[in-house]
Amino acid sequence: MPATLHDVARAAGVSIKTVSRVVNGEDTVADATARRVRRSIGELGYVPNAMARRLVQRRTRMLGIVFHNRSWNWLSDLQRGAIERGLALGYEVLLHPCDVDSPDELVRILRIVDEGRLDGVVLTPPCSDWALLVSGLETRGVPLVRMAPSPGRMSGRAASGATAIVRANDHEGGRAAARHLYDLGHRRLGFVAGDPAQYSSQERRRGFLAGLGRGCTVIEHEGDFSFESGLAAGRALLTDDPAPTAIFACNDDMAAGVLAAAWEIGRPVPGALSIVGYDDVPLASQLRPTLTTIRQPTFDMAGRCVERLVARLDGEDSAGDATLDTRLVVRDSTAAACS
Amino acid sequence: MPATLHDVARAAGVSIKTVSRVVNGEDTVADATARRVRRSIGELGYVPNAMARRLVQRRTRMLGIVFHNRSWNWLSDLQRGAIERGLALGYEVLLHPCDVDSPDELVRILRIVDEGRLDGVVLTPPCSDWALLVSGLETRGVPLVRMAPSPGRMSGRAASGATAIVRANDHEGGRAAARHLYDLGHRRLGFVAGDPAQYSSQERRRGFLAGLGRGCTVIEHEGDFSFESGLAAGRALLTDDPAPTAIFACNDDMAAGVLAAAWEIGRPVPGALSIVGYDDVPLASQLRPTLTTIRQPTFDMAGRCVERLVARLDGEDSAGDATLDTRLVVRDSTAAACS
DNA sequence: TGCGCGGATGACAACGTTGTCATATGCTGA
DNA sequence: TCAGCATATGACAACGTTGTCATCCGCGCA
Repeated sequence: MPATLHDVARAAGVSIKTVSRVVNGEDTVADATARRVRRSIGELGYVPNAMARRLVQRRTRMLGIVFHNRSWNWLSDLQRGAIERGLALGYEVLLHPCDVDSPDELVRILRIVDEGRLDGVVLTPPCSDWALLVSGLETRGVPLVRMAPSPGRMSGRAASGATAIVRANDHEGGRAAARHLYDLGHRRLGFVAGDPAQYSSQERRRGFLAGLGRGCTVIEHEGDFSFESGLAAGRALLTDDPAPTAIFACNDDMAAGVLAAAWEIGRPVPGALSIVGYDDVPLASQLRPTLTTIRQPTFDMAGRCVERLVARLDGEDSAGDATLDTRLVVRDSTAAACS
Repeated sequence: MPATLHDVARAAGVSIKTVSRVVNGEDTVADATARRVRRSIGELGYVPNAMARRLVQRRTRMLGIVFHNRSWNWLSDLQRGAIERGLALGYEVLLHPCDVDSPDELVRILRIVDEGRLDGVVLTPPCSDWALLVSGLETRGVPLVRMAPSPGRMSGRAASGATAIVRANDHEGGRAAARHLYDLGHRRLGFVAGDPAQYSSQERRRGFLAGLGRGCTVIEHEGDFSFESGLAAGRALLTDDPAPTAIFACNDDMAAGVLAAAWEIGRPVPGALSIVGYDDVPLASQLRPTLTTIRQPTFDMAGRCVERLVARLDGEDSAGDATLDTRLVVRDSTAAACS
């Protein structure tokens, strides 16, 4: 059996409270006593029991991060960012996959919270827009950070201080993609949409359309952020006649799908087709040609979510929006249009 | 404040113990009483406090999974498998990234265990071969499952029942890759090794070499499972003269690197170069040409690890090895050698 | 009538911490 | 010499469960 405060106290000839003080670095303990206690701690190999601490402190030092996504590449960046930042701040990050379509899922997540297993929750898109979940959590007063949610009635509550929001500048990202392609001389453009349930998709689209200059034709195609949807969209767009000379896909996975579609019909990229993706996941620089894309600081965003959650837990107020910048990264999949 | 057993007990006019019994489904409670208690539970919205339970039961219902990997694609399958299986079995799975090179890391992980935060641990390669970590955990008596570790002196301890092992048949996988290429007529072959610290790498290599028939030349190149190392290996192998007509890389990330290298010098795949990868991560079917690869049931293996860990926690004995099968998946990156 | 027995229930102590308050000790200054 | 105060320490009750044991009740049976 592991040693407890009592064991150390007995060995050092003091009360458990004094040991507790030493362990927690309180400075009201006499030097000589503290030394004695520390020696006993060392000899017994005492380590405080986390569960007992959590029970009495009502803090679990655990954060939940809820996700549901078809782009595993993006998710992997996201997870790393959250886990590493959490670790650095002394928190454990619990990944909770969440099937938005399952009716039990809501109950399951809320139960975890009700059982007091989590100090706070990060909601990633599309879960950040799941009204029932958001309101359920807000009702319970759980500290919450939502990643890239829709604006609208829910942000009203956010203003009440219950929820913080972290997002990237999707509009600007879409715009940058459009500018880049327009500047290269492309006028007939394909657009592959992301999951329509996610606000980011809409913003990227709006930004893209707004960023184009005069004289452009845009052929839009649906998508859901998965590689497969990108592949399907690519196949459809490229058999159009005349086909677009450039395609912007709302994430890199779908851009990879478009690239695959181009490969299948032997259309050279970027010779006859330029492709722009979004996110700059590792995949983007591993494909050939390497993918021009809009870099979204996914890793940092996830870290920021965790950071803000922890700040709130520590009592520092940090409500409101934080918006991170996106950046165009030009690689080999885009070139001047040869008309 | 959330309701506690006391609140429910008061409302139902019984003792807390009786409520506890109802909550835990013990059958020694009279029907009428149980009904009354359940009604109160419903009215008060009582949910048992997880931390209090964990403290008294000395079970946290949390599992740790320790990883350190350069192949994020593979890791993503692994994580999903572990998390989903854990969830299904009523356990939370905590992902713990682990920098094998950092001296503090050992202390950090052992401390988490010493604090009683985890019921058991899954070690994935290369951490499953980290002797200090393994022995540290075994000393503490933590239920342990190691994924694809080296055999050797440590498996002696495993036989003692402290550790279970889950692996895939890497030798057979390497052999299958070799057979496939040999049967297609390839005689000059490139081999890109995985992280030399991982036993799987060695087994795949041995299997590969063993699977080749007579008259083959093999040019070996180092690698570490990362895309970048595969790219470097591909560039090196393809500038050899004469260059190999086929290359087997020890995972899909590196195979993607080789594919990229071939693309860079305009060597058609599979026309002038066949490529075989390993793992069958999603990426393999997203590249163009799609990647012939050895399918390793990563998702299932992770699930199996969690399953065995839980079995042990539940008192069912489940020591010893479990080996899952691999399978050749033929796609578009391999073709007959044209000599 | 009284005894034993099984089913239903409750009192109380654990689990290993931290928070609150009381107390002992020693020192300062009138 | 002693009040007054700061410093160091400890006793004890929380936190919200579960485990152990005792108790109570009604019933069948001698």
